[in-house]
Amino acid sequence: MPDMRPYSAYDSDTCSIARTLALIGDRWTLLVLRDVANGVRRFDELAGHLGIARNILASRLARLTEAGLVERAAYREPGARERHEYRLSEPGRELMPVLVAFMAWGDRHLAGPEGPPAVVRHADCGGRIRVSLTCEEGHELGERPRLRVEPGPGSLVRSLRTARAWQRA
Amino acid sequence: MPDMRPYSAYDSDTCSIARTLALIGDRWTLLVLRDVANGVRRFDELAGHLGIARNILASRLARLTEAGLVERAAYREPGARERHEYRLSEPGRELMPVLVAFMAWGDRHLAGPEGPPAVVRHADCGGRIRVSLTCEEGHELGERPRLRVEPGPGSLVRSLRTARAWQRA
DNA sequence: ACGTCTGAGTTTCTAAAAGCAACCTAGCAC
DNA sequence: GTGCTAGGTTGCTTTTAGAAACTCAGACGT
Repeated sequence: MPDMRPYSAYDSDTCSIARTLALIGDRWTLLVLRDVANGVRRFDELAGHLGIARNILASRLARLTEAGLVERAAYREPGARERHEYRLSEPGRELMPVLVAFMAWGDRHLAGPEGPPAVVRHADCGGRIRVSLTCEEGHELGERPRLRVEPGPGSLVRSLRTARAWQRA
Repeated sequence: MPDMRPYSAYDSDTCSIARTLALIGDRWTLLVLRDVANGVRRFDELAGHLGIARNILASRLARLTEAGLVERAAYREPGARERHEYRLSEPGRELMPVLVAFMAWGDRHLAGPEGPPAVVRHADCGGRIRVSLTCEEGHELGERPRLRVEPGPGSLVRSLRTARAWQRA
């Protein structure tokens, strides 16, 4: 288990968001993951590209490695000593929808008049990628999804007040 | 424009993630949005439910309101004075895919053996909600999406080195 | 053998945010 | 007026981030 910060919300996590944020919800971690996903794999390259302090980068990479989101792989360029690079592991790659959802929202609401700074395409066909919510009945939910959140099997909801607040959603 | 913190990555934002994170990428904001989305609408209720310090909650709500993610609406209960509550605005509701993607990842990788603490359903049909990446050619991308990120119209990519790193993705 | 270079971090110290608790305030009930 | 309550502020302490200097190990030229 990685070094979780003491989110009080984590203890009574009513959905899995607080515990996910405890792992990747700080100023830099998602940006590090984005860069690693995009092939920026080496320490100095990450530090230079992101403008992150080196100690912070080191600690973020350590946390991500420990949590299994990122793998530290040895490699050796000819005539150089052995070095390490960082790559997304399987759980890390599964964060792609999160990154793409962030990007899509930012493109829509924060991009300047020039348009989005980057576009994501399907590597196989070149088509632009969209994030969508679908329900298991096959309905595609649009921009204004009507959602209902209810306690699941691992629910920690205890107080009536909280439960009522949740139901009022 | 909201009070953006000085992410150096924001200045050279290669996709829209850094600027989105500058707005909602701190310890609490997404949790606040989650609770507001779930019908926890009042200051004290939010403070109690999240365990967030009141000054931090106040500043996060101010930022979200200013950025237009959340609306502050007056209401009055009989025999009480006018009060305010917070609701998601349209841009705020469009963050749902982000929240659901976070949740899905956490359910998969961080939930205990009891299962996920909450499930999201389609309010209309009751079906469980999933986040998926689709490309405009209609391909549904699975768990291991093969993505390519390329500079868009608003790209700020300047240095060859960075551009190369992006292409190597 | 010696000094230097380079990538990948540590260490140390300073600045900025977050956390906590106590305090303030407006409007209503009494 | 006094008290109560939702909704914050203020002031002080602890945590976290940042900048820059330092370390370390192996390659390399001389």
